[in-house]
Amino acid sequence: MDHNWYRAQLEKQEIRLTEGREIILSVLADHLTEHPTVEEIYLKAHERNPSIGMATVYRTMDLLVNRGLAQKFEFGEGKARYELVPKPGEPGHHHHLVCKRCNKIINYDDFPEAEKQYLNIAEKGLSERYNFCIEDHQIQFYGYCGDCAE
Amino acid sequence: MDHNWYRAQLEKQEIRLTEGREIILSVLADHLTEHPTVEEIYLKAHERNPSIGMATVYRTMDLLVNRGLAQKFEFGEGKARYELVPKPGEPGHHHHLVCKRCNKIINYDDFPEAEKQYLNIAEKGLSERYNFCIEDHQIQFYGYCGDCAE
DNA sequence: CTGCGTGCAAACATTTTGCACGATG
DNA sequence: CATCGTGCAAAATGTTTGCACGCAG
Repeated sequence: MDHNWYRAQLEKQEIRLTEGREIILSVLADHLTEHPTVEEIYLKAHERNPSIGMATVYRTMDLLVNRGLAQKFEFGEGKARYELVPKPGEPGHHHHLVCKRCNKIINYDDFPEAEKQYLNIAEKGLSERYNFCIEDHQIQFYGYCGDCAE
Repeated sequence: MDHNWYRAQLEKQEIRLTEGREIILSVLADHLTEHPTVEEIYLKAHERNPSIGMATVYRTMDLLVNRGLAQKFEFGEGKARYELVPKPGEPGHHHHLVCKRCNKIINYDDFPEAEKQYLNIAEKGLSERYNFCIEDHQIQFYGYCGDCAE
């Protein structure tokens, strides 16, 4: 997938567009729904340009998260996973099902209406009640996948 | 709060009730809604009995999570937080609001009906569709608290 | 008395950081 | 050309593990 929208966002925010950032963005865009770890991103990026180091991946992912272009997930494996946020108007929003045994992660976007209904109520209510400016959310279900069921 | 119900669950599962485990359980019970980190649990436990080591806290928390007595959370701070699961029939179920700047964590349990409605639909649908045995879930909203709002 | 749990310290894994150099706008 | 970004290696942080000892059942 092409990552021009994300590049444009960075330019708009006056962030330098270096080769490392471009490559990392395109790696993420090519694996939009695979919530890769830093190491996985690093390996792919390093393949495309071996001069890219691990620290750049960490720094770039922080940047993308802070600028609202990516989301950080920690599913309890002891390492973070990342995903680009969907471009506005594009589908792609989803949540996660996590197997406690094999750590398989399944994306789902079923029940969008029921979900939207709850999230709208909650976001509105919470921001008023707790004086909180909500930017995003995560929903995870934990359990055992078919292969691991007890 | 007293932690007899949790002790009873461990006994029922034939887990040895050692002093360390008792102390850790009671620390958790006394801080039921404060999602302490391992270090915080360790400090309180160590206060009550200085012979308790860090490793015991890690091992005990793993045990409690695996036996379904505690839940593990990772809110993106790079360290895990834990909470005892509410005793059946008791209130206490809640979700979290996380400030991206100061890491303040607010518990909420507003909108229980809307939430229950969505969760029921989702759990049923997901377990059928993905052949997944769901044990628990987490919902988090991320943003900026009143003090940190941009 | 037997096996499980524990403390301790070492090992491990992930993430962060300081610094000198290089690239971007 | 001034600033910001980068690679590298070292450090910091959080978590896991091996081992010998000791307690629970």
